[in-house]
Amino acid sequence: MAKQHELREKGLRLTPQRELVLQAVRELGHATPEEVAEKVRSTHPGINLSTVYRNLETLENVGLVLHTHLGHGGATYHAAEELTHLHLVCSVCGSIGDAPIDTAANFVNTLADDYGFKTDVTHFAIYGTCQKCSK
Amino acid sequence: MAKQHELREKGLRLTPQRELVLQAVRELGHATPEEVAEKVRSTHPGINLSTVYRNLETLENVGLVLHTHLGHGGATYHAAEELTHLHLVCSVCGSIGDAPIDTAANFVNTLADDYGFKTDVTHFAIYGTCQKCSK
DNA sequence: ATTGCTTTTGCAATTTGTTCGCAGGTATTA
DNA sequence: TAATACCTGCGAACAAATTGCAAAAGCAAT
Repeated sequence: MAKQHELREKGLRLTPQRELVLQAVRELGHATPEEVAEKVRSTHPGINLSTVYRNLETLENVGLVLHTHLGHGGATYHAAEELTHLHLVCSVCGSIGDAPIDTAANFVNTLADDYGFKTDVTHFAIYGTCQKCSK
Repeated sequence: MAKQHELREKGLRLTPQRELVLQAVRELGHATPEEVAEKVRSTHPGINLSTVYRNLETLENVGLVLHTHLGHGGATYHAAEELTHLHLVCSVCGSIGDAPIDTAANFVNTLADDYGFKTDVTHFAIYGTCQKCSK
């Protein structure tokens, strides 16, 4: 059996737009739909914003990308395999820092043990003030 | 010296709309701007949605109310004195549970010690699956 | 009370972010 | 290569939040 493309393995059609959206998400790290569209358009100007939205949704449904809320407004998208860190969003300068997911391990365990709540710790931002801004 | 109204103490003018917005936030616990407007309109139909938005912003600037992000879309507002708990938002049923703020104390300390990041733990929701939905 | 200055409000229009309907185009399977 | 889903582009529709402006109202000093 021939090697399947990752999109086809998930039961999706292999369209240029879809591959470009996935590639853009992977290259950008964190990105809003708007940013993804802009990235894709830098090489393929014709792509429509709705197509980006639809593909992000589709790719999320099959588990290749995920979204996170970093505060106001829109979600930001990540490649699923890269979402291995917390987001430390600074309320002053808006910077987005990273911390290993293990930093929250005890917190997550406590919520599970005490409240039966299974925390998806990557889905929300950690809000606060970064080192630079708290001086 | 006569007792000042709490709004005047903050240097704000005392308008009926402003008092009503603050009162609504206090009575509702968590509320979106839309919900605040609805509450206020139940007794004072004329109030405009922009007025609610502007007053929420003003009241937040002087520290009487705060907002929290519970996921998609809009912020939800709280009276400043009531924001003493974490919000456990269930991704399945949408319910909003509470947990004492101390639950996150170790987590917050770790972020401060290791990253110099001062976490505002009430500003973001804790996303996951509640006990009921994870069965 | 009245005056005058400043803030606040209501309203309508605008901006921004996201979704939808539909007609034409394209990937896939047989 | 023909049939048939599925996908895309496009514009319209939507929703949420913001803004400009003129009228109204709060406040301090007369």
